[in-house]
Amino acid sequence: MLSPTEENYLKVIFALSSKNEQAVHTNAIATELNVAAATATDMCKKLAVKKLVLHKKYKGVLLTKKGYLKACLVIRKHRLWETFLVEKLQFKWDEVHEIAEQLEHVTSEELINRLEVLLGSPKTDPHGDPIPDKQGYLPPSRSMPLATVDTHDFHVVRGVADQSTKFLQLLNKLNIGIGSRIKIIEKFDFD
Amino acid sequence: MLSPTEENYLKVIFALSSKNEQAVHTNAIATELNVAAATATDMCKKLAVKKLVLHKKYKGVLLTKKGYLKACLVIRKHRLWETFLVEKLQFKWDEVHEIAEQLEHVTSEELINRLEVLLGSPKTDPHGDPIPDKQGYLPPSRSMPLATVDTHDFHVVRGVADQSTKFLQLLNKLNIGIGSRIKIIEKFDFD
DNA sequence: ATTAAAATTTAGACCACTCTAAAATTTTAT
DNA sequence: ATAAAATTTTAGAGTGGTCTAAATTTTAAT
Repeated sequence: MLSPTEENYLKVIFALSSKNEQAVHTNAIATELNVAAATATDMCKKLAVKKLVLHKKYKGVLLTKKGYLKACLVIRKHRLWETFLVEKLQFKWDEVHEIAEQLEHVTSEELINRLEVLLGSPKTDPHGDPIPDKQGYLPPSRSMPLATVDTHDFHVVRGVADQSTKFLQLLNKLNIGIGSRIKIIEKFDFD
Repeated sequence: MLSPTEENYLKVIFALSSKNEQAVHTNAIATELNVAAATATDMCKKLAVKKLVLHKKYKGVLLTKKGYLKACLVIRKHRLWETFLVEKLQFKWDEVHEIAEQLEHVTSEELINRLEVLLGSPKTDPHGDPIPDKQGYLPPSRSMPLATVDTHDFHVVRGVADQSTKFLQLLNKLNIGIGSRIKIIEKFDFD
């Protein structure tokens, strides 16, 4: 059984490695989790003992198959709870992350499977991210980052990479949501 | 803010003191939580520092007003989640306790208040126990223990004191649920 | 290629929660 | 009323997760 802390590390390692395809540096993990670098190193060593990650000294960590599966199952729980909060409790998409961070650590497979049924087995969460199935299989998303897209083209918003509360609130104000059709008018360097 | 552990102690102290009206012995707490006696003593001292209980050495603890309120709010969360599990996810009443034990420690007032609305502001949980309101007010239950009741009389089952999974499953087999009308045929000493 | 800067790990410590064993206090029995 | 038994608390220690400071290794700059 994994502790909430261990689950959080796996989740962060998963997120960081899907961006880079490379080994994840312990420092990046530490930054993401707001802990000291030494803390992340310690935890990575522990995860390595449990065969959840491979840890090359000074080089970072990589999820094993086992670690990848565990991470996917946590993400499954997170995204189903987020969907519940928005669909059933009328939360806004920028309000659900923190609450789902807690709910995702409740350990009952039966609970999460029944929740999935209650929600009608949704394929994506409120931010457009795909929801892994019972087996932990995470379908690849068929979308491209906005920055790689041509100016003046039309596109459909499939998901939001930056899920900080502030950014989501900005999109709200601009009336941009999942499924919105948008046209790229001009590209700016950032923000 | 209270840790899950602290919340569990308050809940147990609440339950034990509502049975006895007396100070709760640290040993009783330890037994209930399956920890060593010394552990319970330690924790009671900590709760006393936080003004959640009064601790008289060798005599036990008593909830303060603050501690009582906190306990009620945890119980509110527990009972609303149990109701959710039964009403929305079709769990049986003997399957929900352990899961609710985890869900009750999720800290979001907004979440629990919206959950209450989703459930239609129920007055009691699936075991017939009253659900405290937002302010922590717990309505007194208007029922009497079965053991004090006369043989041959008719009564309505309002709640179940022994909520061990095994006992609830027995009641299921006998087709006894909340609201059932039962007639006392004969009283046995126990079990 | 050597050295300075940056990143990572080790070492030692702390807090919350837990334990066992020993000491203190209260209760019970005679 | 006093000794024996039971309960409770104190003392000392362990674990998980965290920290800071020092040591090590890698990367970048000249």
